[in-house]
Amino acid sequence: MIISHLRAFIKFKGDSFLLPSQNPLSSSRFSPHAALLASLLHSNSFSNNGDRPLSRYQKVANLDDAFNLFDEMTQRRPLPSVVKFNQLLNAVAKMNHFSCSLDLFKQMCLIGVPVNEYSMSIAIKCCCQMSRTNDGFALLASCFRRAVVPNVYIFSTLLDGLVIEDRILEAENFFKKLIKQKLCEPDVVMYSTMIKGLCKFGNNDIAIGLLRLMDERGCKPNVVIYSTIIDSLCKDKLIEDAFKLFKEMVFAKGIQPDVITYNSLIHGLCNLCRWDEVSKLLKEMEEDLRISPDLHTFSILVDALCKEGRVDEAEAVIDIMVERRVVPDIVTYNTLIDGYCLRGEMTKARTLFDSLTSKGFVPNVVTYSSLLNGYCRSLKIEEAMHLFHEMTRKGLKPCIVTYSTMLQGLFRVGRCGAARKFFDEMQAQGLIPDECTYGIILDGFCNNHQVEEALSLFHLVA
DNA sequence: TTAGGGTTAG
Repeated sequence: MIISHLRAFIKFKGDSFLLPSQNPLSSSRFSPHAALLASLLHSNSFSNNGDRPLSRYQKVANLDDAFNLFDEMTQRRPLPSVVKFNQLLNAVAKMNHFSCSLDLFKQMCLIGVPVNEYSMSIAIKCCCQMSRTNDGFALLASCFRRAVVPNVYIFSTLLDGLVIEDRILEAENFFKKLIKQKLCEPDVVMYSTMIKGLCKFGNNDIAIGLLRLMDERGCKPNVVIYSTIIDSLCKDKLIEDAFKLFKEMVFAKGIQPDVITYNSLIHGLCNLCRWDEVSKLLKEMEEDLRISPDLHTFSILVDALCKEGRVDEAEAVIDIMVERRVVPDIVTYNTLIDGYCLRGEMTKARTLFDSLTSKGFVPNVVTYSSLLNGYCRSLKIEEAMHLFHEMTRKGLKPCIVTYSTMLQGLFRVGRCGAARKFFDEMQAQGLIPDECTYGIILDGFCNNHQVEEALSLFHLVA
């Protein structure tokens, strides 16, 4: 159903000058809902946002270029404006080199560049993205010394840092304090950050309450806010509530959904195996709204089909992706490898794994863990061990899932001693066992008639 | 001229 729908749409795209209702492949006529959706979409989609060409400071391609440019800037007299420094700082942060960006910020301060609220917010974001939100707050304190007045950008970034670190109570208190003490008026981004935090901790109802409140306070919710809550409801399998909110967003509020909104809904339906509705939604987004599925959409479909054991169809989806010039990424391939592994098709999994390099991909910790899991499930523990050592040799750091997978495999073949060693090694690496790890260990010892060992571990935990 | 939020894999 999904495959045939996606195939049909390739042909449909070829005739895209036709209105959906005129297209012979479109099974239903344009519904009033679809017409409204389409009018919403087309009314805003061609606005010019006035993009300027990027400056040389924003265009740096790699770290070396960034450092060279920074050095050159610091030699100039007079010094370039803080704007140029900020652009470079941000470009480095965008490359996910947060620590380097922070170093550049510190150097800016040392050489006397008059840093402003833009520089501060970039530096604070770097701290937060590295889970060093406390350092971000230290920078906030330094704003006062530097005569920089913190604004809603800076506060939102810090709030997001608390959410990233799962410090939800502190996030809530910080948010309330900002409002109560009138330190800033929250805008749509700050509300969305708070709502994301609430959703992350399962407080969907409070998140919806905040959505109502922001509206009452005159801050209009947008597609990001709605999509955040819709996604959370979908993840909690509250799909009817998600669709209710989706309809409210589109029909009552006149906010157009985008591909991210649809991806969340499609994912939610996939998790419930409601395939007919997945097809319907794909059709609606493509034919009525002209929103093309993207890499995420395809990865969600590939993953869902693999989990259902429908690996052949998952392969077909990847073929369709390629035909539509959506380039699969490592996530797509990891999903497929996992699909083969779950079906015990280790030769296929291995062949795909081995072909990744020639496709231009570097296997990551998830790729290795998936393949390891396949070997462990097939009781090919030596192959799993070999792969484990290969990944560490290549400089990949096994994570808690990798270790847990190995532990499960070792217990399956009765190698409790080796499992214990892995468990100790894992802790020596600074990895903290999670509930899943303990479950595997307890099961493993018990199934191998070493209840005492299991109990001793349990007492250790308790 | 420069800064903040939502979707995918083990």
